Amino acid sequence: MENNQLKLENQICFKIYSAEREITKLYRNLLEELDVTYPQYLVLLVLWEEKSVTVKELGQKLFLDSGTLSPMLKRMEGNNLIDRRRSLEDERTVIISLTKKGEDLKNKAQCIPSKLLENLSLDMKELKSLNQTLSSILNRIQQKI
Amino acid sequence: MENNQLKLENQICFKIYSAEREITKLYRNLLEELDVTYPQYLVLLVLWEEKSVTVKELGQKLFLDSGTLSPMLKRMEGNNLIDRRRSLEDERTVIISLTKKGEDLKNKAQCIPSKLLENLSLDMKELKSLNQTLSSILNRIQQKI
DNA sequence: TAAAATTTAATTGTGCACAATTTATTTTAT
DNA sequence: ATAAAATAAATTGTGCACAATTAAATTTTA
Repeated sequence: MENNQLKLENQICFKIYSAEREITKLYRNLLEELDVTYPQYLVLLVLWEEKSVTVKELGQKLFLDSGTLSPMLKRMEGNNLIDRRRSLEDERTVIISLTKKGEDLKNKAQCIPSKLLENLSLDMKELKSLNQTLSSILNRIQQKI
Repeated sequence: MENNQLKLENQICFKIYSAEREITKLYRNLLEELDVTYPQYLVLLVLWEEKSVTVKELGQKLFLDSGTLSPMLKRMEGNNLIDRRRSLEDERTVIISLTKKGEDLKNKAQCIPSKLLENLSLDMKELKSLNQTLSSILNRIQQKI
């Protein structure tokens, strides 16, 4: 009896795993000029929208915990991209905000989304269906956890 | 002027990045019983198909380099899942094969693919389109590199 | 055939990612 | 008011992931 279920080529999740890493490599090239990693770029995306957020809020938006965020934010602070300060109302929470340098990086980043989509060269139909499918996967999984 | 391109919610790649990690978490639960990580499970999938492969071949199949594979394979050897030996014909190459324990793990793994798909609860149509889109993304990216 | 180039793994160093624990603070329940 | 519970972030420890370098073996080429 064949064992197709356990064949690598039939693993849909292996494709997601591989695609994620290949796409991150594409980002790496584009982000080199900004001198940030892809996860750091995600933090910047949030801050370009929100001005300031707590570590907890960042974690909720990016699905990352403090074990990942704390050292990463420390590195970003070291690179002068963000400021970190304790909230005055609640000394437990840490508020993250952009420095001038982090703020200014937004201009350089404007071209990144379109350049990346160009590299992927998906047509509109594929893009839409991929978007929908991933969203529904994420919704389903997150409900279970 | 709005800046929709840089909004987090519009980042298709963020969804792939998030989905990859959420799916890996689902695997983590299923793989706990086998006492292997997801990347180690991928190595096992290859070996259950092939009996023995070189580190280079593994890297080509999984899109991983020796910097990732060498220490991981050493851990798997330490857990008695695989054997590593230098090829006699070409002393540069290292041949990876399953131990009895690694071989036997295949039985326990039989249920994993179906359990995982159940967790994702995608319908056939979604699964097919996701599969196609990811394959074409992977093809396109890999041609560029 | 000996030197140069190539190939294969391993190593080194950096940066996530996450489970589990710890520390400090705030909230709640007595 | 205070002890217990809950919350937020940091820390610790393990395991990828990858760029860059190194070391050893093989192949190519002059």
